[in-house]
Amino acid sequence: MPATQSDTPTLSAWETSTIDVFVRAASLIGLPRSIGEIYGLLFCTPEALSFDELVERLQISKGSVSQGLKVLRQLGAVKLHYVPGSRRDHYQPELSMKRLVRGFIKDQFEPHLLSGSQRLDNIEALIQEEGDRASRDHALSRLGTLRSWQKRTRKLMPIVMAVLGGAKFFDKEPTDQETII
Amino acid sequence: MPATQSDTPTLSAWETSTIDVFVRAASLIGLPRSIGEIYGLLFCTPEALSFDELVERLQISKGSVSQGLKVLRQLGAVKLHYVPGSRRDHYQPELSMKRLVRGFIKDQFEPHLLSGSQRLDNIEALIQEEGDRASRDHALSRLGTLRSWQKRTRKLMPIVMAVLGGAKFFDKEPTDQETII
DNA sequence: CATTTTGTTCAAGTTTTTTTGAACAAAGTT
DNA sequence: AACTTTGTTCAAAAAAACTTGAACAAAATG
Repeated sequence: MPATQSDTPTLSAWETSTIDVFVRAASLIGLPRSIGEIYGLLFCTPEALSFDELVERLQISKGSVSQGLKVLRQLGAVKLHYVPGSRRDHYQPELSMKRLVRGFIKDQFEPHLLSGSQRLDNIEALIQEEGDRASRDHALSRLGTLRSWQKRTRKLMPIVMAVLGGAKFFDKEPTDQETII
Repeated sequence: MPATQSDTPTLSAWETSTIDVFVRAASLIGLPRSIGEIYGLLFCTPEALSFDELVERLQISKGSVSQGLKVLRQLGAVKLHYVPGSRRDHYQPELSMKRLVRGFIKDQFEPHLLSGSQRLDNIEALIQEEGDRASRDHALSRLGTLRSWQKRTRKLMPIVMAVLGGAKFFDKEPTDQETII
């Protein structure tokens, strides 16, 4: 069989524009263009799409699609959809804003907050090395500011989730020295 | 006068660590390292700092400091502080989390939301070019999803600001109610 | 078990972003 | 007016992030 030479992958006009919206959104939250494209095309398409269909329709490399889907899976932004009679994985977009936001927060935000806590404890120790009293006092005051910001950020998360649909986030007391990772 | 040859700009240990926290935070919200460094040093220092002091203590170029301060001013993250007897501009950090967040949202977030609205209207028009009924219906349904996401995002902003402003929504138990706001 | 299908990995190439520093402008001094 | 101080601009260099594609692995098929 001669391979079909030039199958225009033709995304329709509205699909192109919609994908563009997701490319921008991705960039806004620090994700690469290819991830916006992949999620965008899944978002536009009624049926679940396979790996190959993403490569072909978006005209991007297998490597990009593979890595992009990996991140999207990790974020919970795409779901595997079993298609009978096909060995390929098929993907569908997560359409719940709440779940999308939760995935993003848990994956990209929470880790920074947690590691942040340890860093601040560390800084507190370093401040003790400061020579004079006035310096230490000022430094401790700023550290207090930092801790209050962190606390308020933590407080915000559950409220955000609640507004988006009603879920809880940081139920526990997070400030422990021996907190695991 | 012979110029002092090698004045170690020596940031103290706690300053270095604190600046590191801001460099990470900057990167998290998509701002370059140098901006994190500048804000971080201002945050650490009791007195207002001049342009030159930032260049010298951080050991980064004048260009970076100039551009960094420009962005920070635009975000409302630093304030000019008049120092009598000096021609130089002196800078102090904005320490109110609420104002910092508001500056960021207004400058980096809202514009995208607004241009987003126009884009969605545009997409609606493009959808009319779709050939068959079923395609149009599906596309319109997805457009509806997009609009609902946008609406909820808008709704969220004032709530975030209210929480950061000190308004106490739920002081004790976090988020269990169905009656938010 | 050899082959094909499906998808991942990663080094190298490409693109984008950030930083630098020299030239320039604006305003203050002498 | 000439000179100094202060800070901005922008083209080029450097660094970082992203994408590609070929080699590879894993599993299904014949």
